[in-house]
Amino acid sequence: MPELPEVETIARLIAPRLAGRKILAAEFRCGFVMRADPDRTAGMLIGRKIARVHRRGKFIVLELEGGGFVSIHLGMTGRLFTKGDPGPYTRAILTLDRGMLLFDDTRRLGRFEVTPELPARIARLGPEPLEVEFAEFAARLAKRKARVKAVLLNQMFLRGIGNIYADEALFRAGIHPLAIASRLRKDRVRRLHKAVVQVLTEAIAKGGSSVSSYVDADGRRGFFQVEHRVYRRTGEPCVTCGTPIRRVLVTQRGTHFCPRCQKR
DNA sequence: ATCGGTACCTGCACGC
DNA sequence: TGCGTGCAGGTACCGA
Repeated sequence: MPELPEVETIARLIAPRLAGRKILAAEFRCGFVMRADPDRTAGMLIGRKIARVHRRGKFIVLELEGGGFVSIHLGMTGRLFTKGDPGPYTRAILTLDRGMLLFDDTRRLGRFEVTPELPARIARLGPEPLEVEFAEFAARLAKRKARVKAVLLNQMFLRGIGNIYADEALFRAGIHPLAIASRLRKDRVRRLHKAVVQVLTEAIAKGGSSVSSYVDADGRRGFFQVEHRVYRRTGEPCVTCGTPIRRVLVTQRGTHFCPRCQKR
């Protein structure tokens, strides 16, 4: 479900509620979401204090005082709550000295991991899209021979962009999703960089999008969906030129674009 | 090293 | 009503 803006929204909301709290109990209900041994994992958590909470790409990372990390990935359908009751899709429950953390995930594509060090696959992610300088953005893009849509989705290129914001950024930049990344001219690369920053910044300001199931830790919904210009608008008129929005597959992901406004 | 296809999951909307 | 199909914001892994 969530991309950078949604994860950021959730992280900002739960961080002050979790920072400084001590973990009293940990319960896990799904071996797929948490692959390690549940008892051993609980043992790594109980009695520990959460030092701080931050987002890294689409991961939410809880740093434990004295070392250790809880890395949470929401997959497509993961949700975090700081209050409420466990339900049929609850996969992890942390009981704190004040409050709780509840992790729900219907499709079980999410992950809840506890490790002594920050996992390599998180440490290895590409730069944050809102922090990367244009020069680095351009240099990284120039090395990629894949389609630009696929590159935007690659977390080793930039961390945090997903299917919605990739489509929306490409539309705003006027770039065809099937264009080869390394062949984009400099002015178009500049437009793409600007569009990525813009679309993510706007979405964060609005509290993340809401396609179907996104609910933040307070159960509120984001409202960015009303602003989607191409995503899931197949057949509807382009907001700029009226041409019907088209849908194609890029690396098996639905990809929406205006065939007139977005050139290769 | 990089790229594209596939696997991993469940639920929902849709047409028949 | 029930069933089959296609779709869904995720990453990991494999062979080319």
